[in-house]
Amino acid sequence: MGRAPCCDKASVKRGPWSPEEDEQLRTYIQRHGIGGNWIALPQKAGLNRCGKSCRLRWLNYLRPDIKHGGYTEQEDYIICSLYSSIGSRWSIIASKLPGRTDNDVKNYWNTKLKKKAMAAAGASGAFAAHATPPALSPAASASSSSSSGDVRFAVYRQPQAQPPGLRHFDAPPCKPQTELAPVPPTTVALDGTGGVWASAPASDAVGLGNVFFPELGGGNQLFPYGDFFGGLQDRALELSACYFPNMAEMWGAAAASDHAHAKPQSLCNPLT
DNA sequence: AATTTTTCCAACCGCTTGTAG
DNA sequence: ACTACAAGCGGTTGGAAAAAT
Repeated sequence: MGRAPCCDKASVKRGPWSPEEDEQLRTYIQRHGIGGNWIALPQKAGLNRCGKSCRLRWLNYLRPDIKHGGYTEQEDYIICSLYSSIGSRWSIIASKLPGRTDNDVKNYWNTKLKKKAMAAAGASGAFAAHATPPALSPAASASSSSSSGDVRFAVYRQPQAQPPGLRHFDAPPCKPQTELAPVPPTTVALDGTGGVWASAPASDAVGLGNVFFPELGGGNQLFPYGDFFGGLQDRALELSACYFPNMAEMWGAAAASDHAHAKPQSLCNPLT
């Protein structure tokens, strides 16, 4: 027996939302808030929709602070970097990008950014190194195509043994994340050969390091792309453990496991 | 201009996680 | 400790729009 559905699918409306429904939901939430119960909300708001559907519509589309499209190179880089570190944990990645939702980031990655990254890899091999830090994870990739014709594939990273010296990491309280500044006129070095990720003067640029790894340099220091997976790799792992506290334990568990190549639960994106 | 193919993204599905009783 | 329920999350899908033929 499966679990009971959250609502009677036969009696609620499904599919695309009409402008009237959007307005109804927006107005209700602005007046009364969510009220801590999405299941009860549609009835209160006079909507013939599943609560889950209302929640999704609000979170992914109607919220006032949502940004749609127009991804900057800076955001591209953040998505690529985090994807390479933590895989398809879209909610975490989206949480580092103000105004972006997990669904939006996921769609953007699957439809555009992945191709862009792979194209860069084709030209220089850079993304392969980027997506799969060499000393961390030998990579294999697979591809498939959907019924609608999209090429949909995932990179699967096999974890290696936990790096020496990283037995356990008690994460210090994470510092508040720096709000992304307006996009500087930057170019991104995707050649993976030690270039910096932003070419604008340091005084104008917001380095990735400032957003995610302020400990590396602080101030306006630009993020050293090459060093990320080179000399600073161990440090990056520790920092990952700070920003993603379960990571060190997950790697540790994988290393300790009899299944040396087992996928740490909830870490890597699945192939399916 | 008509048809086919590809791209994009909103929405759905179902599993996992958190929590109240 | 256990159960039930709601929310959160990530993978997948359907179909509209755009591009190619």
